[in-house]
Amino acid sequence: MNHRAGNPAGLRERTRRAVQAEIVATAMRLFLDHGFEATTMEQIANEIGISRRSLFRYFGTKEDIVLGDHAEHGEALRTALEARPPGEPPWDALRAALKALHDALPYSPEDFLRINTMLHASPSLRARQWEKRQQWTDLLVPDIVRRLGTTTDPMNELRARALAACALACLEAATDAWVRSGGTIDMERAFDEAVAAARG
Amino acid sequence: MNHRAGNPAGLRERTRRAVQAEIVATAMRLFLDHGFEATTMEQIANEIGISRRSLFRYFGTKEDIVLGDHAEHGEALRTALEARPPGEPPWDALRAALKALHDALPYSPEDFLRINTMLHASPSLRARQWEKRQQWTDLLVPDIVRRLGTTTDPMNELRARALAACALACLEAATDAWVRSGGTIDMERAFDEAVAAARG
DNA sequence: CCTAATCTGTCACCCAGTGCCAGTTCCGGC
DNA sequence: GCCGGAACTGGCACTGGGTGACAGATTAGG
Repeated sequence: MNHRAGNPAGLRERTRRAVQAEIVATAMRLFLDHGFEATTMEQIANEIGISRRSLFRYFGTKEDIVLGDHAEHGEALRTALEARPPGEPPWDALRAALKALHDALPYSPEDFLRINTMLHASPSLRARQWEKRQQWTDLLVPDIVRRLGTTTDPMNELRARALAACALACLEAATDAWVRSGGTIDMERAFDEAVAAARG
Repeated sequence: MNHRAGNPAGLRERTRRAVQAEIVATAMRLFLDHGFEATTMEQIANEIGISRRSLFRYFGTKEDIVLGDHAEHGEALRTALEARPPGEPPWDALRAALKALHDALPYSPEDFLRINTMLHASPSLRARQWEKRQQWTDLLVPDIVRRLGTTTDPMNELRARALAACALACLEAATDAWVRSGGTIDMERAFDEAVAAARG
């Protein structure tokens, strides 16, 4: 057991979290200063004072340093969606869940803008982000199917997937416009405009 | 000038096309047999009898061997969309353009299924495909903006982007369902179902 | 305090992708 | 037919992300 109070976990876990946080902070600084692709894993490792190999043990890929939270965000989104009233139409529930996720993000507006600007600039990073968001749809599909009606139509999964994919596409279109405007427009409004346009 | 008849171009161009076709054929065979990631560029080069370096001169990336046509398809899609009557609503025009593109594909249904099954199995390949399809939206946006109304609302680009992205998302959802069914369901119908679900 | 699990750095790999150089092949003009 | 420039080829060395294996240090827990 722990001898000192206030330590929620062992030394191992604590140092691991600390190193992890330092990696993210240092890497982000380098990414924002010199660009994502121009920054090598070796530079990051040297800057912190650990070996390249150890860096890869903390983050399996370079993209994970930026997108590491994305899997957790998917879980949070699923939870938020499932917390919505069962009778609520899919689009309304998705909108509310996405808003809840966005409000729960730990980033300041400035940091969020910087990160998304970087994402906007690096194609490989965007591709990976989309890859991770694809997994979000898998998480959301069951709940959306439930909202789609009681009939066990085999087409319902296709419908749910399309719905989730379109919601995410609208989110990205809105984020994109927000980044392009330098963070001046209202993202919530942009999302609603995107959805309205898509639904005709 | 050419001395022999029936040669639309010089020897250089002809051999280049021939080698290119052989690379695609050989690589596809290896990809389908052993998987995309498990097949190395060196194996492909050796199988054909050219150097690894030359292989990279024909296809800048491994993914391009599979997705090389994607840029041209984007152009074809843009042309098909612009060929639609100016007054036609965006969704109808997009649907017709996508159908025209799909009908114009040079693949047999079996080959098309195989390629998409491979795409379905390889995350990195899918990510790259999405990256290329993102460029499709850029191509389609001007025409969609035109269909959106005469008002020069600055939000119109956002709306057009969202519309294009949702159409592509529905296309992917439909393709996905089609692959999962082993090519048994009707893709056109699947696409319509996806769009109907997304539009509520 | 002692052992087993876990972390660390080092080294040696693999593979995709690129720049450079030298030799070869094709093309257009004379 | 020949000749010079342009394009293609293979070989080599190199960068950079990512992985497996090994030995030494550190921690957790009895």
